[in-house]
Amino acid sequence: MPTALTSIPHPSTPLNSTRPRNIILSQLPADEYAALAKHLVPVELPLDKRLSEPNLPIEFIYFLNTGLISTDAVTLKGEQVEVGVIGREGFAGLPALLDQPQMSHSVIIQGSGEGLRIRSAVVRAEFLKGGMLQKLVHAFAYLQLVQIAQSVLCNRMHEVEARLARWLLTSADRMESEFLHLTQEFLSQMLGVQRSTVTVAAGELQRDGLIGYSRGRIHIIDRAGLIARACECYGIVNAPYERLLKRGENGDVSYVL
Amino acid sequence: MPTALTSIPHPSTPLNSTRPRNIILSQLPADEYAALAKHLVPVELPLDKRLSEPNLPIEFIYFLNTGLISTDAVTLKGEQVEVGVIGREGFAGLPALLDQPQMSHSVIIQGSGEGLRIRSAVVRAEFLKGGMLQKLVHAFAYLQLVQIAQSVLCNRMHEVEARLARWLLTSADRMESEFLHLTQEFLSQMLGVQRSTVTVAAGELQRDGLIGYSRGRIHIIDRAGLIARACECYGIVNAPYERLLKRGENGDVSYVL
DNA sequence: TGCCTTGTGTGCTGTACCACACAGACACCC
DNA sequence: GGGTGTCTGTGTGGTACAGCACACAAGGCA
Repeated sequence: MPTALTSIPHPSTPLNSTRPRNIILSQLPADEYAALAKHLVPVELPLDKRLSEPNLPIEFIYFLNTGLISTDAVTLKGEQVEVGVIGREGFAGLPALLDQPQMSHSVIIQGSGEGLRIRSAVVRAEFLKGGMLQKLVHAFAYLQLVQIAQSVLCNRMHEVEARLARWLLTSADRMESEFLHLTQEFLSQMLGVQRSTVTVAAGELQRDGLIGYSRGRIHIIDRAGLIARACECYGIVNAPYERLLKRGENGDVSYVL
Repeated sequence: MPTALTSIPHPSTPLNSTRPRNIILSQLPADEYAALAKHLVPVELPLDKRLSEPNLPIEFIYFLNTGLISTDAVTLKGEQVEVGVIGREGFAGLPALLDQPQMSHSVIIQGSGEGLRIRSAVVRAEFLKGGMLQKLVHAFAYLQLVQIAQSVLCNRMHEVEARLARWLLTSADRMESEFLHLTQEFLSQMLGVQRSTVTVAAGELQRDGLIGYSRGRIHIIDRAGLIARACECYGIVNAPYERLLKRGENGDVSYVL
């Protein structure tokens, strides 16, 4: 039961060379895309780059072409837990479209890649016109909502090993790659546990041949086995992603609305 | 630091007798309200009434006038944790407006009251027109997002007593009442802990004179003291509520957009 | 009046995880 | 080569809960 997005190598050039790989941007009708295109600025998104800080205004929206974004809830004390991941099916800066300038979130690049930056006001204006962009944003927002809500339960009920397996699978799905760059230190922040606890849990998964890792490079070896070790939250969240994101005959992925 | 919505007794009749107490409905311009009004059906919302079941289509949207809605994430195993509460600032059925028929959530009445039921397709059609309703829904969605995301962190990092205090305060805020009807059994499901763990935590809060309770009737006695015992998640989530929901000169509450 | 359901108090053992400490292993740089 | 920083493995003790059992008390209903 691999996901619709899995194990597909990044094409060196987009199938439609005039459009970004970002699924939302690629799916806009010509007129809507044109309204945004002149404001889109290509940006490199290196590992650990911070796209927005907690409680600061969201000036830009970032559409991902490749890579992975992590959004984390934080407290003043420095406590931090990942609440969701975003790949090329979406963008960073959703609160800005809801006319809310800020959020107590830290948004950070968890998998290096590249994307397109644009002033949030520009996207917001287009979003409010109610065309395809609005539909796509709503679908993406729904996916975020499902993901975050399930994480509430997961963080309460499920143990570290199952949560670790779940996040590895989810990150790989959104990255569309079985190779991730995540140190145990980073994973411990994602999961909200001690680093040494990650060592133990990851060690178990490695010992059983499900993953390989070394100094921050993680490789998913046995996806089916990993799914078996993950909590059911993986399947619950994955189902709407599979339902909404389909790979077409030309091989590219698009939202099914 | 009580909230803007606290300690105001329910008026026996709405200030504007032609409009429901629900904040979204009350704030719509006449034409938008008229489009919905003929489809609104008054409903009693008794304790424990289920408004929607996990993974079933969302047929109706429920606008609250009084009372409290609890949304809970669930798993197939029967694990359950509350992810958010909704009062008269909002409604149950947000995913339906995002064109997504279902969600793995259980939506249940946590404080008895009454409201207005309406076919979700009707609201959706009006929502997509992009008027005031859309603005209000977006603001409400943002509040939900903040609440849920913070709960991800809270469930991971904070201990039971602090979480209990937080939920009691939040529920009271949304209910606009210092009296709640919540058994320890119910609280244990909200918090995702053992019932006996709630007994201990609630006992501490009662012993210190912050709350009183007896057989399901909870009374917040010392709100400031309770805030001090709650984790900072209460303040983090409460801040946007206070920013967005203001009490006007006529005494009623409205969104500030 | 007694029964029965619902709500609450308490004690016990088990364990997943924290907090901290430290040591080994690998990678990059001079 | 040696030095230094980063990443990972492991141990020790402590704690907040889980999980279970049971006793009791308050109110609804016969």
